[in-house]
Amino acid sequence: MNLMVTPERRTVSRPFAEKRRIGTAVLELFPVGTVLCASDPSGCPIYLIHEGCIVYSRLATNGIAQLVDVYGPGDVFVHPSAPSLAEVRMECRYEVLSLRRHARMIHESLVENIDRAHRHVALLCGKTAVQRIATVLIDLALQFGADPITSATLTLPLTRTEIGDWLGLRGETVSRVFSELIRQRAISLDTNRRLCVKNWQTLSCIADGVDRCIGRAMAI
Amino acid sequence: MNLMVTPERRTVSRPFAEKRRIGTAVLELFPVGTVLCASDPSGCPIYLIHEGCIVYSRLATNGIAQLVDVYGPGDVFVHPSAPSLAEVRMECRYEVLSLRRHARMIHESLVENIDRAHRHVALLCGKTAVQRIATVLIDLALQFGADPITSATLTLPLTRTEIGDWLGLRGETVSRVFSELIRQRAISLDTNRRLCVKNWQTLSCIADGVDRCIGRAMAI
DNA sequence: CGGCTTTTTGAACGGACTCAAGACGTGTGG
DNA sequence: CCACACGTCTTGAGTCCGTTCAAAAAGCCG
Repeated sequence: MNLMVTPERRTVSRPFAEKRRIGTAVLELFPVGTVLCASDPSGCPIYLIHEGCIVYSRLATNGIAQLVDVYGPGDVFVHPSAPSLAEVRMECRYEVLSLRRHARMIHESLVENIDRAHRHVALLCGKTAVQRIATVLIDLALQFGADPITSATLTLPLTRTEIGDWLGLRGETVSRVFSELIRQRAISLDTNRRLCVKNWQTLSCIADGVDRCIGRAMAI
Repeated sequence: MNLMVTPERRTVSRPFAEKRRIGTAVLELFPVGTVLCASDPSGCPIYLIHEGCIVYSRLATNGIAQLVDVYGPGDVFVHPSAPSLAEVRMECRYEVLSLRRHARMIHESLVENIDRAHRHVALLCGKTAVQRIATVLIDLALQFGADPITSATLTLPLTRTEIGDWLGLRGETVSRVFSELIRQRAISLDTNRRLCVKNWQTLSCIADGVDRCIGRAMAI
């Protein structure tokens, strides 16, 4: 469920930060594998993510990492000063927001982030393993789907164990549920990391806990 | 696990809001039982709680309420526009913060609230029933303890079922764990709602998942 | 290919749930 | 003051979902 943090995982901090200018905003780039550490305690940096994926884990006092959120395009990620770990899983194009100039937008984003965390709490409190996984697969597909229209296929930014960690499950359970979802033709796996949503309605019904999905299953 | 919302529970909105002026800040008062509804969508009100207790529940699309957080003295509570329910459980003296004038403080509070939610996610993902309950009892005692120094005794603002809802457990389980904690002399119950922490160390060890607490148990 | 991690699948176990009955507390009316 | 009703709380017995442990298969990269 939880992963011990090996020493070398927490060393790097912004190895490369290639800058480029697009429009008026200054966009910077984090390559895959970058690990952001909580730096100076006073000013928590605020990133508006344009592209890519950041996986955020909290570090408990006992040194155990708990994966708590996955940020994608459009999300605002505030790296708190609390002991934590933010890993770039997909090449990440971002913009650093200034608290003064973007006050209103940052505020609204933070309120949204709180609600997002509360939705996740509700997920953990009220749903079974199958429902949890179906739910996050829908979310991930909408966030990271290759085709912006269908959102059908996506590259999972997490291993099975990490998905389990995020959802309060074990990797084995995630694997079992994936197999079950494939059996029900809700999804399919291209490779282990390439996932394709085959039937949104089925997946959605499973996510909502509807046992018997009304209406016929769509062919392919 | 979840409670259906009966129609009459969501009607009232700020029945009385007695104002009084203390220092420079305008303090208002919510009596016990007040139910705050998400009002106008644009401006989510921001409350700095000086005294009392607000229990915040999210409403899922299926009409099921999920208790997600308990706010107490010193907390900043932003009532989002998302469908939700905020109930005043202990007479609540509060201050409405202006986004302009308290920008910096509000920002820091929101970041803290996100971390608080993430800690709760970690709790749900990584702890057993006993650990979860021991953890929140410590938190509640520190937040709502009658004596600000010892924090030993407190009035629980939640029923067993609600604590269970908050922690992803059933009321029966909460009750069983309470009995077990009493058996271990970690806590005691004066009445069903009046709880007393008898041994902080024991409770803390249980919360952290330490099986065998080092050191002798303190007498009473 | 060889060594590594990740993933899959199975079988047995256990913690929390479910259902049910009874005890306790509290408020109400006689 | 007691009797009663009602909601909350406690406790028990059986069940089930997700875990644990283990082994093998599949990917991945030098």
